[in-house]
Amino acid sequence: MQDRAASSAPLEPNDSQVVSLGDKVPLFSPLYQQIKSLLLKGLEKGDWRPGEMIPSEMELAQRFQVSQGTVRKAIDELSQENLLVRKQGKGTYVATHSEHGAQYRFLKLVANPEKPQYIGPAKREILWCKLSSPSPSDAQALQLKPDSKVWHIRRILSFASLPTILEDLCLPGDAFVGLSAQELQHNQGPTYALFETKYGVRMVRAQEQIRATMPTQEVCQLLNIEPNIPLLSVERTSFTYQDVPMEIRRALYRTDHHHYKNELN
Amino acid sequence: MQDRAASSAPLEPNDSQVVSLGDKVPLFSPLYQQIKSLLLKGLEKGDWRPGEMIPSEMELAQRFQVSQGTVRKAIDELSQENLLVRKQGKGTYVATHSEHGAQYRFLKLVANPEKPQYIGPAKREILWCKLSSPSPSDAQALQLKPDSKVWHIRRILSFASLPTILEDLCLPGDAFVGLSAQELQHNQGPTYALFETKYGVRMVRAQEQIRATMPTQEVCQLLNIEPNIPLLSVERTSFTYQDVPMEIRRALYRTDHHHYKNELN
DNA sequence: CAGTGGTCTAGACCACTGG
DNA sequence: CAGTGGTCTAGACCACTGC
Repeated sequence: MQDRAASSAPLEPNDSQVVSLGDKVPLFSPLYQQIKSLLLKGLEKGDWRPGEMIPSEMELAQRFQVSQGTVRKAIDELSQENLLVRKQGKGTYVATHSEHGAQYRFLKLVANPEKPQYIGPAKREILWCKLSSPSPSDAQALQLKPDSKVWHIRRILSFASLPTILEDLCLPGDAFVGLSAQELQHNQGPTYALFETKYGVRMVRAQEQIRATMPTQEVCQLLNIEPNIPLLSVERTSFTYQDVPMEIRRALYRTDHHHYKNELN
Repeated sequence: MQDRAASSAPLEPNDSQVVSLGDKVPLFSPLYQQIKSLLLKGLEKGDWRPGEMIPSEMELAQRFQVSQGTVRKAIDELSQENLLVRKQGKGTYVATHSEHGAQYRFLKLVANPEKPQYIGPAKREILWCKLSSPSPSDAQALQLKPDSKVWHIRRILSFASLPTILEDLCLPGDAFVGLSAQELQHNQGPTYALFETKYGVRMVRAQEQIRATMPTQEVCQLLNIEPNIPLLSVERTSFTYQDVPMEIRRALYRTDHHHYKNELN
């Protein structure tokens, strides 16, 4: 909090010897950014768990000795980044993949307009779930230490009984001890919600690389398709707080009855 | 501005008979939203053209008889929607597809990491540019009146001498009178920038539907590819102000040397 | 009703830009 | 230097939620 918290004389005209007394703080960022960092740290530490309410703006303002507006701006940014959710008259809550009305936040595949069928809770079939050594590229992408193990999970998602997505997840073993096919199978709602509640891992943002590919023979069998229909290859890297990568997900999407929908701003 | 502008007694405690005196205004939206609408109207009317500076926050505050903070919040939202761009110490400018450092805002195709080659100013080859009747679906998507004509433009974009994108644009003829292949060919920078400067059409947001497809014979010839490599089909609808659709763009992307990159939040 | 987020103000000062 | 956007405050009131 820099000079602010230190020199508890809030309104003197020239108390701004900002330079000399900052020791460890990033040496000059706006107050609301510092508040934001503090809140972020709290979220990361788990001071408030997903779905819970954080303290009111007023309380935070008092706690940090700043005005409501400053806290507000910090919260504004965090809620814009989908880390917090404001609910007027109620409070500000830690965002979660659970709510969203079973909305799959990172899944951009939707049914074609011709046949409107909502994509809702898909049927999931776990093909395998095993702990083994990562490929070099996965190890690098997940920033793993040497000899770390990862979970390899393969599953098929069906919409309206049509096998539509084949995906391979790769998760750092350290962060998901005790994962199992049963758990994944029986979990209702988004898999990312399970990660939150059971393993305390919150995916905050993700990045996808999309290409068109042809299915291998194996893929044809798994998705029950002809070898001549092209698929969308979607490689996703998901990140937790601090931009730490926590999942690699390589998926193949059928796009004859669905499409990947993207909004550009 | 509702009761505000009307009852020029800003600080009386209970001057809030909001109901009875509003006549045409949306009957109760926050002040900053109203300001935002006014600014939007100005942008739409062309009070300030793309790249130009809009009046300072202070001036707008005076003009609308509100405080700086209120104008600020309106501008905040507009700049977050990429309609305005703030430049500290200079002013607030109308966003444009021209600047962005030749950034192609709506083009998400980037080179694969293996071979880092920036995608910059692509080579463009216009195959045709003709005015004709729209397909029913295009006519509907563009909300055209019956018997309207549209421009059909086909072109190939090459990156590093590799024909990579084949795209068909469909533009309402009324809004682009005098368009020609030469103009498109010779235009440097983003095509959307040309639309702004020459035709006063600002694309504000867009929506894409992505699928995997196989090339037709014709496409193989045009892109100089084998018939067995799958392509990304990207159908884009672009919108101007007021969510009016102004372009349909159906493109096929090669994804063997590039990929579609998407950020999820 | 009390408590929460949401809006708005008036005024101060800071940081950056350019002449 | 003057002018711009950026930060911050203290305090007011509104709108919504739930008891």
